[in-house]
Amino acid sequence: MKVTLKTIAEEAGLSITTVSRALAGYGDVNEDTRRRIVAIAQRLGYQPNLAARHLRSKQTRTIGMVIPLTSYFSDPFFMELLSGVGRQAAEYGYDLLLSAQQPGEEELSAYRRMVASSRIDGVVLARVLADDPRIAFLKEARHPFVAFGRSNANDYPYIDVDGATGVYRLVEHLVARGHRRIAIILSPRTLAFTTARFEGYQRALNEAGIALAGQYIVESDLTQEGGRMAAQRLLDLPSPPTAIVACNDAMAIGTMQAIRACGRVVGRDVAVAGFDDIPTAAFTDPPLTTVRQPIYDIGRRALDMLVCVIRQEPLDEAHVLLVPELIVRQSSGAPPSR
Amino acid sequence: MKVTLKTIAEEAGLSITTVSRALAGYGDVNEDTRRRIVAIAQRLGYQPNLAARHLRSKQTRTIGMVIPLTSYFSDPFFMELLSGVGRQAAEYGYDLLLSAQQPGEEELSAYRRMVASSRIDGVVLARVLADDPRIAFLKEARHPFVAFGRSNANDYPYIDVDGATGVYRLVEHLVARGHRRIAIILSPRTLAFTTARFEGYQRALNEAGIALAGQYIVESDLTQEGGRMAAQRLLDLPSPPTAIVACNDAMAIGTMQAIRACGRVVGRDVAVAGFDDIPTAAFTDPPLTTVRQPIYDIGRRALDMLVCVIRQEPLDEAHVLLVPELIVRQSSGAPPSR
DNA sequence: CTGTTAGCGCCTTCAG
DNA sequence: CTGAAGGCGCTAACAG
Repeated sequence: MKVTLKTIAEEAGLSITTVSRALAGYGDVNEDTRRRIVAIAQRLGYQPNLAARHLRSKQTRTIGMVIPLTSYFSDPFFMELLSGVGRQAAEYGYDLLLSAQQPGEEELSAYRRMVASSRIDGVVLARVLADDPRIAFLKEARHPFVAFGRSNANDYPYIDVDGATGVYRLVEHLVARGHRRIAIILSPRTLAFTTARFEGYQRALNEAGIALAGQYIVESDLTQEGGRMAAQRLLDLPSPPTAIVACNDAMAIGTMQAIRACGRVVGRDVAVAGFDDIPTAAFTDPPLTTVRQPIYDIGRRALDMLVCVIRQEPLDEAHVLLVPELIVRQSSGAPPSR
Repeated sequence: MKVTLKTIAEEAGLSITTVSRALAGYGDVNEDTRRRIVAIAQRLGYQPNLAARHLRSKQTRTIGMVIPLTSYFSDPFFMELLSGVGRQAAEYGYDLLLSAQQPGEEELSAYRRMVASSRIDGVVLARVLADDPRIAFLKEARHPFVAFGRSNANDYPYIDVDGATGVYRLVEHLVARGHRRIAIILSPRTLAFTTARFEGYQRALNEAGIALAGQYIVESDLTQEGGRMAAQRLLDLPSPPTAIVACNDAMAIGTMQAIRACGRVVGRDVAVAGFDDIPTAAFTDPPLTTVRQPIYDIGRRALDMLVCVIRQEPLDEAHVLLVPELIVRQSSGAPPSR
């Protein structure tokens, strides 16, 4: 049988209320009765029924995250973010409720369900779209949330990495090594950060006096395989690039595959750079030059912020912008062949 | 304001009961009223309050997992398992409740809380100990669970990988390449799978007519750094091993670091092999020979089993044992130097 | 210091 | 076919 307050109350010959208050540590309970109640609770292994508590208190001490099903598995990015959020949530005594969903309509309705059904106190969301219905919904519902990423309408608490500066430094680095034909594999335009990263690319080329060439600008889907195919197209050009910047590490790894597949050597014949610095990046062959996003820490800080929002405490900074770090490894190693 | 059954009932001029039944799809509601109620619910964006529902129905459609905090971040193993479980949970309409906890007492009490507080319908647990208090607790509480791994008392539903055979094949492979001085870096003895993997090691050496040497058997903590230190000790021996088998990939990667650090070449001077085949394993330099555990699929299947247990349906197989696959890459590449 | 009362939102008898 | 009543387990006034 389940042990409830009632069980304890009967055992102690007291009312449910008193037991509740004693266990909650209220001051207005006789110290002796309190001790007695606690002892019984302990002995019976009492655990409060959280469903009941949530129903009453409208609080769940649970944070929700929706994971898009497609990128779920193959996406170290999400996993790392999740780790950071989960780690910090534990710190505050919060649990994490995960719902894996197909992106799109289902995903949005997962948010709707989570929020309206009082299962969570707040939401962390990632991979912000330029025009994001999830954010629109959460704002409208006035439900606490923090996003990893800015969108067009960014009047909400977020933490983001300055992707423009990140890619700028990356391209600058490649230019310094003598590259002039520098291609970029963009992420989908719908994602908010794509614009920023592209901007960094443009600015760096501009300052180096290199004209933007449409043929060197391609778009893919953030997967390794997508990166491989995009790179293939670039390498098949009559005048192929000597350096390829991918908007994330997974696509950069795919790019390396493509380069090897056509018999060229990464870092010697074609330089490659990524973005994220996922764990694997340090172990690729050759190790990948990239821009480090401290995803794990971002997860932790996002949760810090979210807890403030939930408690309706003022945030010291509602908009955090981190400057990413350039990590130079061997994939951008040698100057271009010519 | 929150939309509840009451809101809809007032709007429709009906009782809460009828609304509830209409929305639940009971047959005993006039088709017209039903339609009208559904329309109102839709218009108002009604979402049932799950806390209330759980309180009533004693069901949560939620699966719980406790993640040990230490190995959380650095552990691709858990992340992959999580992905598989989450993926399949979505299939059944279940959500995932994660609680990150310090291993030990706190971890156990997290299980206690989850179970007794009616927050979840079932539990998936991993990294089974030889003598596992969590399993003892779940069995005693008669709470649905499925484990990834067998323990000493294995009268519970589990799915496991035949680690003995896995390591056996690994060592057999090394022997075939001419190695005789083969060391093993074990995982902690408290973990159930350590015994099995060690057994595979013993059997393979035995069949090859190689005597077991205590100096070649060391133990570490499944982390990369731990692997590095353990390998260091092995390499400092007067007669160091020509091949090192680590009980997981993380330690194998640490081993490669140690080998490089003392100026030797992995795969040429010293062969290295791991266990798991984490995503990074294919990208290490050189790529890591290992034993593939289909962790993602295991997560999915564990969830399939768990759903059966929850529904009190009979399991076709309460004990699943998968035979892992040997993945030969370059880290075990060349025959020993001598 | 303790007990009574009320209700969170939902579902399920049991009567009409 | 519909409604009234009761209760899941907990907490928060409000009295004594």
